[in-house]
Order: sequence, then C-alpha cells, then structure tokens
Amino acid sequence: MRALAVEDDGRIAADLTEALQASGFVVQSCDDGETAWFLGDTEDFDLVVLDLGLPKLDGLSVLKHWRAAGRDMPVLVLTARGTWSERVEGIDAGADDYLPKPFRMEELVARARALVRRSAGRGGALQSVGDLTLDANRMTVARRGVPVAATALEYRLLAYLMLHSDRVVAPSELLEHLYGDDFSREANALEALVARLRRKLGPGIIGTRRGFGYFLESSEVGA
Amino acid sequence: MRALAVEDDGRIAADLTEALQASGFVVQSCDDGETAWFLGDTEDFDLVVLDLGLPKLDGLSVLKHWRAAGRDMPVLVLTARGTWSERVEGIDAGADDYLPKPFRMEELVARARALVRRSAGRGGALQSVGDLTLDANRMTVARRGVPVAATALEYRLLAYLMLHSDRVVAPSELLEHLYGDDFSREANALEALVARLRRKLGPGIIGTRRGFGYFLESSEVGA
DNA sequence: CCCTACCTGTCAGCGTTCCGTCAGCGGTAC
DNA sequence: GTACCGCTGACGGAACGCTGACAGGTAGGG
Repeated sequence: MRALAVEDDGRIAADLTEALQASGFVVQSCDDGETAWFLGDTEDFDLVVLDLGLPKLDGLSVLKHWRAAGRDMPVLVLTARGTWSERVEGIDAGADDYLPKPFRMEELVARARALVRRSAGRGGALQSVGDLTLDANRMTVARRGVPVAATALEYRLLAYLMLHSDRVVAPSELLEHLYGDDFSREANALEALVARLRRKLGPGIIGTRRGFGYFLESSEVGA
Repeated sequence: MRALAVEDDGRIAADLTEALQASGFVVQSCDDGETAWFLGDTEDFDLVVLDLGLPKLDGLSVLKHWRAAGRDMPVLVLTARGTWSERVEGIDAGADDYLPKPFRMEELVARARALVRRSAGRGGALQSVGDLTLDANRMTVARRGVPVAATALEYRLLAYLMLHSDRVVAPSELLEHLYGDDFSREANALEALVARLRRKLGPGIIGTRRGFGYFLESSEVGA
C-alpha cells in the first residue's frame, strides 16, 4: 500500500511517516501544497494524509482540485483547529475522514487502515478472495482458514492484489506500490517474491497472465 | 504503448529513450520543434515527453498547436528552469504534467506511467463488438461469453481493432501501433498473427478487405 | 557484542510459450 | 490466364517467467 503524507511540521511529518511505515505503507511525504497537488495528480496512492495548513497552497484547495480532477483515493484530513465548521468544509471538499490535532498516532493509523479497507468496499478487517483470507489487523494470511506464515513484504503483495482482485495487476504497478519510488530493484525481485509466496500458499492462488501481470485466482479469472 | 520523446540534448535524449523503452514504451524521438510538431500532428502517441527549449520552434508553441488541433494525448513537459511561472505556463498550454531539470530518470518514468494510466482510466473495462468481448481488467477475450486464450500481442491487436471498429484498419497502421516504427518485421508477421487469432476465434470475427486492411465483422463495416 | 535466524534482492540456468520467418498455396481482380 | 495479395502450417530463435542457490542486511537473543 502506498501512502502520501502531506504535513509541513517536520516533527509530526517524521512521526507520521514512521507510523505509517510501521503499519505497512510505502510512504511518500511532502511539506507544501504545490508538491502535494502534483504528486496527487500524477501518482497513484492508496491513501493520503493531508494537513490543511500548508505553505504555498492550502490543503483544502489541493483536495478540491484532486476531486475535480476525478482522483478518488481516500483522504484523511488533519487540522490544527478542530472546529466543527472546518470539519464540514473538509467533508465538503471530499475528505473521507477527519482528525483534529493533536491526535494519538495510533488513532491516525487505525483510521488510515479503516479508510483503505473501506475504499476496497469492505468494512471489516477480514478480507477474503476465494480460498485466501487476509486479516488487516493482525497482518496475517490464511488459506482455507489455515494460517500461512507470510512476511511483511509478502503480506503487502497479497493485500494489494486483493485490493484489486477484479483485475490483472502489472508488474510495474506492483513494484511501485511495494517499493515506492525506489527503483533500485531488478524486475526479478518481484518474480522471486511471487515464487516464494506460491510455495507457501500452494497452487491456485496467484495467477500469471503472461505479458500483463499477476492476479488472484478466485473466481473464474483464468482462461 | 507508444511514446514520443522530444529533446535536443543528445545525451539526455539517449537516456530518456532507454528509460522509456525499459518501461515498456515503443519510443520515437526527435530533437527539434518542427519535427515534433509534424510527428505529433500526424502520428498517434500514447504519451509525449516534451522539452521546452528546442531549436527551430519552441516547445510551448508546439504544445499549444497540438491542443488547438484537438490532439489530446498526455504530454509531460520538461524545462531547464523550474520556476513556478513556467510551470503555470506549461499547464495553461495544455501540459498534463511538468518536470523541472535536472530530474531523476526514475521519476520521469514514474510520472509518465501515471499519465498513461490516467488517460487510459477513461473508459469501461468491458467492450463488445458483435460476438466478441474484451475485458480490459482481466485482459481476457471471449466469444459469445466463451473465454478464448489470447496472448498479449493478440489481445492488443483485438483491442486496437475494437477501438476502431467503425472502419477498416490498414496493416501499416496496425504494425505501427503494435510495434512502433520498428520496421524490422516483415509484413507477414501481421498476417500470421491474424491467422492464429482466427483459428482461435473461429470465422466471422476478423474480416479482411483486400487491399485495405482488417476490420471486426458484425459491426457491418464489411460488404 | 557477537551470534543466529530470517528476510529479501541478485544471479544463473532452465522450460515453456510466443511469434517472426519461410515456403507454398489459394483465391481474387483484371 | 496470370499476377498479386493474403492465408496457412511448420520451424526455430528468442523472450518471458520460474526456480534454487547464494549473500548482504537486519533484528532479536544470549
């Protein structure tokens, strides 16, 4: 999962980044509205945490612009003053959730995860596709109810595939969401990761569409 | 995916071409504004990377001309000076994204991919013409609802024919979109591809208009 | 502080599938 | 009738993706 953290206070930004990373997100951060505007425009994120008080360009304007441009990723808005009017304004602008400062980092992370789950069309922490079940709270994987020992990276791969279980996901997209803008990896890293997962999960879970990418074999996606 | 790289600095142009190719694009490049003007006018690209400082004709003028002429491919603008005013100017002229020099090649590629994704995002996943159905999510092909195993290249061929199902598509045009300006292939490659597809799909799907090209039948272009 | 176990990227090798090429044939237009 | 265009089946090189082995890095424990 890929998250964008927009926050100008360096200390909060650092904590935020750390907490989100600990929760399994690949985090990109920026500290002004202009950069946020362009990042949100041009890159794919599964979540945005957006502070409203920003240099150069106000957070609300950025959010409104994104929504006007048809970008529909979940956005969690932070604001210094927790007034009701600001909250309404944020929701109007297209925010999915709202958190007044100061807040406990644990709460932010919990809400962030809930937002991502919600955007996947599911309310609970348990997601299933076919034989495969992920527990977003415990970060565990199970096949037919039998727990499978998956590493953090493996879990994130499965989570992303599950989030997009209705389609084939290109390797480039997977690399981007697993590693962010770190392009140092050879393409083979992904293949190795998939191979290890398949060995643990057994056949019939992760499918390959040659020339296009990977997908979760749940229904009759095969051909 | 076909990309046009317009850049006059030979070294950057070479890097750019290589990076885009590595990312799966079929790349054509040119190093002056006039050629770019002409290429953008007369050929189809899924992405243009446009430097602003160009010999003969300024990049911004070229871009404005394209937009005025109704060309709507995504354009990523490069400029030597990363000032905010120039950025605004570029956006006004119709640029979809903007990258100040110097930049990391990885970032350029990431933005390029994001642009293409975004522009491809318009349009539903399921397309049908007659008996034939393409699922852009699963990258699958079906006839009368029966799945047909199509390879990546075959899928792209069908997708292009479907995109232009209202007319006959010339072999040269198909070759161009499947392979770019790589003329190393014999024309027969396309015929062999079509033959293999017809064997899989059965008769009555891909029609030939002798001397002109191919088309999808049951859209009554034939006769 | 070292040792260990584990995670994960890299590399080389392999099998499979893909697809461009070739040669020959048939149909169509004139 | 004939010349050209397009079709077909066979073949082989090449690309793609998979796998096992290995090593650098990291975290946890003693």
